[in-house]
Amino acid sequence: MTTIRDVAARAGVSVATVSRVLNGSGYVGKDTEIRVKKAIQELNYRPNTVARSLANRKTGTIAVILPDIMNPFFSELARAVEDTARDGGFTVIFCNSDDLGTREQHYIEVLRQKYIDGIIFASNSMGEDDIVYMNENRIPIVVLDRAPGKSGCTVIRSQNAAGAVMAVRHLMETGCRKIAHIAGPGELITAQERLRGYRKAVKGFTWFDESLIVPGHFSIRGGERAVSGLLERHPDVDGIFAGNDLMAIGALKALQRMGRKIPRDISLCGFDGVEMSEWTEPELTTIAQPIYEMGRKAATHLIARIRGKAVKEDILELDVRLVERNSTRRRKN
Amino acid sequence: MTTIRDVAARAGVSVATVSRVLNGSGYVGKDTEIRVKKAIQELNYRPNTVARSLANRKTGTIAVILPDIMNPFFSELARAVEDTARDGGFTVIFCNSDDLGTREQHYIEVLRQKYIDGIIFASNSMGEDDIVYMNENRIPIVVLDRAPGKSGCTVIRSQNAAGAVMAVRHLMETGCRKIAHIAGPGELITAQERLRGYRKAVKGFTWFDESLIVPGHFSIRGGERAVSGLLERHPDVDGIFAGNDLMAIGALKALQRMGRKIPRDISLCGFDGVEMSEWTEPELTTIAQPIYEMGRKAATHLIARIRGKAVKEDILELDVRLVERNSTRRRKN
DNA sequence: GTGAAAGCGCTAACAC
DNA sequence: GTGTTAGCGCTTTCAC
Repeated sequence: MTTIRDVAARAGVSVATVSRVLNGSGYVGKDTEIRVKKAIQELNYRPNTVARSLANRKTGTIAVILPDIMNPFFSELARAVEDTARDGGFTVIFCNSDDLGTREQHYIEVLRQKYIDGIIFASNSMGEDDIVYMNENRIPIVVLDRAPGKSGCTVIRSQNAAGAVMAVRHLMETGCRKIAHIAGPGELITAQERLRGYRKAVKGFTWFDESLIVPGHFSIRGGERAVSGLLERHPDVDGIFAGNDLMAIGALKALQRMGRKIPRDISLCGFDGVEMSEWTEPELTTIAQPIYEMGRKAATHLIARIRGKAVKEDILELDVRLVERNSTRRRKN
Repeated sequence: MTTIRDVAARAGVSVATVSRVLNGSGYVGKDTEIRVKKAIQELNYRPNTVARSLANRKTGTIAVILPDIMNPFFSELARAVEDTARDGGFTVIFCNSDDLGTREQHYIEVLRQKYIDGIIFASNSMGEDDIVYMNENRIPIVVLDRAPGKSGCTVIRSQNAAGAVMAVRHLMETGCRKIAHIAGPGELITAQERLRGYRKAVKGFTWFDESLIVPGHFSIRGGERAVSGLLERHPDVDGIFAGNDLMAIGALKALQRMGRKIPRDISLCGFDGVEMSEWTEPELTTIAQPIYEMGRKAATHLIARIRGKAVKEDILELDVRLVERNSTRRRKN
């Protein structure tokens, strides 16, 4: 293991000088710089990041806490975060919380001890007090999908309610007369907002009934389960807006097994726009969030904060868009 | 930020003693231990992991280098690794290589500088020399899906060739008379082995022809593309063995769009057993690898090596199994 | 049993 | 411009 001292010796200078050329800080004579670089080259010297971190309290590492990397939404998000982090010279640690509070606490503690430079919270049960804790410890954070909070941190969200309205409107415009909603878990703000959008869009229609809202789990199984009960109560449902794509895919499967043709008998619209929504047959109409973009923005903002750039502690609300595919009927022109 | 010195002061002992109780190393009087613990408690002291790492050259961090976290095979693998690492008190960094050699080199260098404790290589273009390099730097590694190598490191693999044979046999047993293979990229050992298995299984059958082997890309698109050319050349194909599940799903989509009924007209068998293979309609028959298990084993072995346990530098070859679902016809009993 | 002190490898005042 | 040196916070000999 060659150290900065070895390089200094070989170049006939002090460690301070080597450190200077390494970091491009302070003044270094042109010729000495060359000597040092040569020595570095010859010794194939690589600075020890840990020592560096200890000295200047920066680890060049950020973390992303998410419910489950196997969920395609989060793997796309993670991918975006890593790509962006890499470009910025950062490395990323990932943590699967399964939305377990205890696990999140565990990670927060471990990451703090590791002098992590910043954290992206995409895990939903992350509480207000956690944010306060991070602030106290001066660890920059970016939070996804949270209510416009008071606490000082960037929040990245998308237009869940507006998207839900778009979904329902689209279903109506393509001929649906009775539209159900498979809702995500009530604790999650995204689920709440999408439900709110659904309610807003169906308000006033005589066919609407509370029992058209069925609870799901933001998972394939959740969508599958929701469907059977729904069709028993409302055999005449001809449109379903699922709270996310996984549930929509589950619903699609279940409906197909029950012999319903999609979209002939029932139209189906998801939410999220995960890549997988193109892989079903028929491909899924969905309200797409700019997932990769969200991850990129989250990482960019976090890094800006880490670098001490004055970032207004703001809410970034990204647009969603309707992606018309074949699980809903074509608009009549 | 409270340090070990603060704790020492408060407990009226030296930092060495505090360190001892922290690590449970050396002798510490029962009563002093209690005093120290009390001080730790009261100050809510948490040791600084970076300083610790510098002192003892262990970071408690491992890395996993994989092609793309968005690929469901790798996200399941990553999940397994993280779960296992967490249990062992480790934290995990993930790196998307896109199978780019330059990117892999970059990561290897960065990770080395970070004093990472060990690396799991699931990125396929990782070369023999990289392994040698890691050995030289005494960084324990575990490699996935590589040929039984000479170099000293654990290799985790599954029975690709045998699995391919199972796939083809299954297709034949369920009535297929002409079976094609959509192969993965030739550089990848897994693709090579599965192709070898296919060849072995179809050898001697008069219907076999080299043009029944079509190249794909281990991606959905790869499967989609492969199908059209194949059916032009061989309209009478009635069975397809795809080199992985993604390609099988792509093939399924393409076939369904072309109006072919699966499995009535054509049977389809994939490889990998990613969770997603249950999400299609019909659900995919596939040769399942124990993906989670592979990740778990990889992490377990790596950690054992890190801890200096004498691990025989061995090859772990895991079993695959046929998962019969509805993209192939039922066996006639 | 416990403490003093020398590192681990690097950065950043401060002095020259 | 360059060198000296005191940390960063912890571990670990080696004395006592």
